Amino acid sequence: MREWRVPHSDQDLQKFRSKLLGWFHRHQRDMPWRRTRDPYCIWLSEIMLQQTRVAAAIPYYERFLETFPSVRALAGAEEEDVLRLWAGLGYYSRARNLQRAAREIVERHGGEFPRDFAAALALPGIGNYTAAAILSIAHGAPHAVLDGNVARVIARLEAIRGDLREGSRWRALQTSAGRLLDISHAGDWNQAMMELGATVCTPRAPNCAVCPVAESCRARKLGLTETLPEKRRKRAPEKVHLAVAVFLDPAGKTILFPPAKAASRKKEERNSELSALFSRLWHFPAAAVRKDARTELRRHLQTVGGMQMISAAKLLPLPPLRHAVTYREITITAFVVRVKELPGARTGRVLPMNKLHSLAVSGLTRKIARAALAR
DNA sequence: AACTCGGGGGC
DNA sequence: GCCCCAGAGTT
Repeated sequence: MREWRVPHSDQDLQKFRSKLLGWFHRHQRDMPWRRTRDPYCIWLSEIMLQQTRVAAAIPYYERFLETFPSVRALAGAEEEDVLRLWAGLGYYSRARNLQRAAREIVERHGGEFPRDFAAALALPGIGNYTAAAILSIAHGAPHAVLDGNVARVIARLEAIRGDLREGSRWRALQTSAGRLLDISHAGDWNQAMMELGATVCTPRAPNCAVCPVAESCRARKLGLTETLPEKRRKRAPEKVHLAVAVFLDPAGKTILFPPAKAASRKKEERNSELSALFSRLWHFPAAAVRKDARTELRRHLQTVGGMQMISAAKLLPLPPLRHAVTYREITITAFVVRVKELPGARTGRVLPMNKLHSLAVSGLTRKIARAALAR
C-alpha cells in the first residue's frame, strides 16, 4: 500500500466510512431520484446529471418521466419527441443515446435495465461512471463511481498533483475510489462521496470546517486545499459571427430549418458546421458572417434556403446576442423580417413564434426567439 | 491521448 | 469573466 494513501489503516478506513455515511444521512439534499430505486429513474437521472448541475436537471427529470414513465414508453417514442423534452439541457447526444439504449433494453434485456456491469457498459451513453452509479444505487452492487466530485475529494485526501483527467492519474483515482468504497452500502457511499464534493469539498473555497473527514485529509495537513486539484487546461476560445433570419408573418408565424445530417468530419462544409452550432436541432435560417451580416444572410437565404432574394431594407437587426457553445464564442446578429407571406423555402417548417417548444430547438434558438419577441 | 459536445450557476 | 459541473463517444 502506498503510504500516502488516506486513511492509512483498516481501522481508520472503517471510521472514515462511518463518518462520511453518517454525515450523508444527516445532510444529503432532497432530490427526486433519491425517492426511488427504480433503475429506469436512476438511469435517467444519471444521464441528465452528466456534466450538469443537480438544480438544472430536476425540472427536466420531472417532465421527462411524466411523458416517458418507463423504458418501454421511451423505446416506443419518436426521437424528435425525446429531443424536444431535452431541449435546453444541452449535450443532446445524451438524449439520442438514451433512447437507443432503451430500444436495446427492450430488445435484448426484456425491458429491464441490465444488472450486469458489462451489459450496462455496452449500452450507448453509459460509461464507467454511469454504469457504476446505476447499479450501486439501484441494486447496491459494489462498484465505486469516479466523477468530477469524487476525483476532487480523493485528490485532496491524498494530496494528488497534476491534471486529474490524465489517463494514469484517473486510473489511480479509480483504484482509490474502489478501496474506499463501503461495499455493504455501495449506493449511499457513492452518493455520499459525490455529495461531499458538491456541497463541502467544492472546487473553490472548500468548507473544511464542516467536513466530516477533514482529519483524514492530506491536502488539509499540507495547507493545499485551495491549490488542489490543479486546474484543467482548456482550449483557446474561437469567435464566430452568425446572422439569422427571424421571419414573422401577420399571424406571428416563422420558419425554422430542420437539423442537418451529421457530415463526415473531413468534408464538413461551412453550412453543416454552422448547423452544429445549433446542436443539429431545428433552427432559424442562419449564415456564417465574414464581413457584412445583412448581405451574407440575404445571399444565404436565396442560395441555400431557395428563397427569392429579399430586399435589404426588410431585414431589421436586433442588438447583437452572445452565446457560448463549448469553446466557441458566438456573436449573433438576428434580423427580424416582417412579411405579409412567408417565403417558400426548400426545406423548413412554419410554426407560430410562441410555439417553438413544439420542435426540438437548442438554447441558442430559444435565446434568439426571446430577443425577437421582446421587440 | 486529444477533441467535441450545451448551458448555466456561483463567485 | 471564468470555472466546471453526478462524462461519453469519436478520432
